Amino acid sequence: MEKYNPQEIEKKWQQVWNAPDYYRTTEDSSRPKYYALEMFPYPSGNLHMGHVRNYSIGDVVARYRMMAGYNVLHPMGFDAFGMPAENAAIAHGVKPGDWTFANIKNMTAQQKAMGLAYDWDREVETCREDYYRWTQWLFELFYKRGLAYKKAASVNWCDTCGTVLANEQVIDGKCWRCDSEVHKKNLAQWFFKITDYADELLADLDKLTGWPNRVKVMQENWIGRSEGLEFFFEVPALNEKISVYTTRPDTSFGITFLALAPEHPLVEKICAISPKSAEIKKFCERARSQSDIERTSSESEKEGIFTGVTCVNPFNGGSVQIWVTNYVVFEYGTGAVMGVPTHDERDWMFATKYGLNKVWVIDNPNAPLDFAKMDNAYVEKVGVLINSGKFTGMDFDAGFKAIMDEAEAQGFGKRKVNYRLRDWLISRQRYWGAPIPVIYCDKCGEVLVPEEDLPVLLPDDVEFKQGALSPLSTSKKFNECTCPKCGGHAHRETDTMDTFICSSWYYMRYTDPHNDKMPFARDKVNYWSPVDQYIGGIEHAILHLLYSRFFTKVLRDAKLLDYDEPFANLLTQGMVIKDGAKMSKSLGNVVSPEEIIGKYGADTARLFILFAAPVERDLDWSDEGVQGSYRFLNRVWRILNIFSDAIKSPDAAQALTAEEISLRRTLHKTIKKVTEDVRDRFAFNTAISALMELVNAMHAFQDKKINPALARELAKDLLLMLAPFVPHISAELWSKFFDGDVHKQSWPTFDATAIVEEEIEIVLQINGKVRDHVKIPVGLNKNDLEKLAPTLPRFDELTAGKKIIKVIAVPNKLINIVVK
RNA sequence: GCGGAUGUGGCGGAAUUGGCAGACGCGCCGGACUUAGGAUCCGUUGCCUUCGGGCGUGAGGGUUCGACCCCCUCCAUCCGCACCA
Repeated sequence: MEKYNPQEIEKKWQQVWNAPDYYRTTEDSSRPKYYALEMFPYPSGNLHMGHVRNYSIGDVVARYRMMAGYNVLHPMGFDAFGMPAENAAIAHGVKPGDWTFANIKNMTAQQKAMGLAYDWDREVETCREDYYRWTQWLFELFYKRGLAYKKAASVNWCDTCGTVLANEQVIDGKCWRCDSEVHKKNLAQWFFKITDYADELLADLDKLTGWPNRVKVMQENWIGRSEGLEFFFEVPALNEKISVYTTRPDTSFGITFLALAPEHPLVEKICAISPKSAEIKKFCERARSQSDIERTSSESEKEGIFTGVTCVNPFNGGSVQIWVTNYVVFEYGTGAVMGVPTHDERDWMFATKYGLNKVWVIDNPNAPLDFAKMDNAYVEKVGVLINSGKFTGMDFDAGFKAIMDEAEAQGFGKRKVNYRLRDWLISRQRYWGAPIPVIYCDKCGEVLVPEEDLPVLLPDDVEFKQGALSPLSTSKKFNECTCPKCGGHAHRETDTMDTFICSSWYYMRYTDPHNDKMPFARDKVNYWSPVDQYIGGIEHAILHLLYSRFFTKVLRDAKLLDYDEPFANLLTQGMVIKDGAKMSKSLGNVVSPEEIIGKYGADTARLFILFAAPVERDLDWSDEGVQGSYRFLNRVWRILNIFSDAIKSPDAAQALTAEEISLRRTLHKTIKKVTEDVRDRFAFNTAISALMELVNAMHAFQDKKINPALARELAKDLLLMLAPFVPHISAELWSKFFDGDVHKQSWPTFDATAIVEEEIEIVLQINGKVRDHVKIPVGLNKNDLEKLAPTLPRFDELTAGKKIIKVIAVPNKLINIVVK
């Protein structure tokens, strides 16, 4: 018997699969479609185990669906713009494009060495002209729809990366990529108006029944919708109005101060008339110099300064002090907040620190509050309004509504919905991205580059120095241009787009990757979409997955496609960890996929990674475990070789022995389980364990003669079930015994009659404790079982001297006798 | 603080609808084959035991004939958001 030699057979089959048409997919209305997609990688240079896990999962899904009769789209590509390429240019003087394409070449070779079933003809690389041309085209579409705008704003700036960042890319006040502190800068930047879609992005989360709840909750929190009242206070000294937003209008009679963000425009006006202006300015400067972390952490000290100016509470005419504070966020709501110390935790702390008034306006009738002894705010939305003029006596709900009605009737306020979500800052002061296709004309101002002039190509005469300006601004030939409108002197926008824009529509491009008239044809994107199964890491729960949902809705409104959500089902795989920590170079616990594949083969690597943990959980890397998977493949190889003669010999139409019937039952039970595990649950770990049990059962026949028909059936179905998991060994063994290509066969179906057992072992319990196992005919009903109970061998012994209270029978499971 | 998850042998994990806890794999131990074994095959392996059985799924309570599973109260770990008014 020849040895299992993965290196040899994997190379052989990969060559077969590499044929141009092997995995080519086209639209086909005769079969149901299935779009299986793994998040495309950044071409960092090498695959890591996270990639291997991602693609192994996706490949099982895709290959299973192919065998199950679906027309499967399973593409791969590269998220190829981004900083590392540019950093390589700065550090080593290589061109970002050269660096990127060399990495893509290397990683593609590694992906092919995994034996993945991709239609490589559809490969997408976001840094190629034929792709970013359409990224720019889409930017212009957004612009024309009023969803792209340039605005001066206080934005997040990372010194290390030399660029601005979107809110979603700031994690704990730090850059998502390089972990260095982010600070605020005032810059004119391009934004996408994602807030226009906030309501729909939130509401449609309900449609995403195939998404993990965790991800939906994260997006819900990120969007952060709240309902309340926006109303204004008169500021007599300035003859001005100042608006606040509140979610607790019911507490409006308890307002004792008003807090402004240091950035609020009213602060400057106050300084113009206030004798304390020097002090106020100093305070604002100090607050603004604090980092985002210091300013926005709930543990930070709340500080403020009284401006000396007051305003009027429109509900009761009361005079309210205006303070400037460090804890009010300028970008949210109106940048000004009403202060109700008695019914808000923060306001309580602030008022206590500065000795401000506290007026109780809500009491809890079920457990009346002892106001004199209260040492914190009462924030429950339960109770009755007090000290609230004509609203006194109303309960929370009634008061909440009545006070908003009053504000609207009197014309000083309006019901308002607010979101935590901010517009998406998309410009980057970097080179290796899609240039923003805008021209600034001295006469005409901001002008889009005409569609026929796209793409705006990246120039190569640039200097890769970091600073507040994009490297594009160092290119003469890029910068200077003529206005497409008036032909006069103009210059180009030198910022590029956030790479998350490129990745917000790549899955649409896969459906029509060679289209040179449009980003994609409507009928093609509609045929394949939505993605039936999207697979990737949880780290994109907000960023990529929210942006992509936004893009889909905009393109739907622009009539480019006809569905609401891009990803019907989402699978968030766990991380690959080793020795209790994520694999990382600094910890030295990295296991290289290349090494594992070189040593054991891709099939072993795939098998281990699918077997070692459920897909959603973190996976503990174990070198011994890998050997176990290798051992299993050897066992498969061996047993089929042992069965070889039987498989190849003609059927003798012999009846099966009892043992063979039982083995055949195991086979069909396994088909049932593996099918359900793979199709319904992504429970690859248990599917594989069932296959191991089947192979173990086959090994019991290694020294016996086996019925040829059964041997053939076992070999066939086992290889068919193994094919999605370990494609190479399955193809090799199939070719030894059977005609055709295992990967072009149909998924096996189980024979229901083969599964039926005549006898079944049930449990005899006394008071819920297992006392005996008995074999009985299958299919006895409750009544039969209850009658059977007293006749069981150990019944008398187990119930001796006890009183039988009742007998509980569960067909095919157990009999429980309750005694006293 | 708010929100979401997770907690089962020495380890990774299984138990899909409230019905035999620990499938499968790793490791350990024993046996076979062998000049040899770090190959392979077969077997044992939750803990305690007076061998009848007792205990056991983070802790404590509850519902039930019966709970890893449902309910309540905690604890621990991980993740997300975090002064959003």
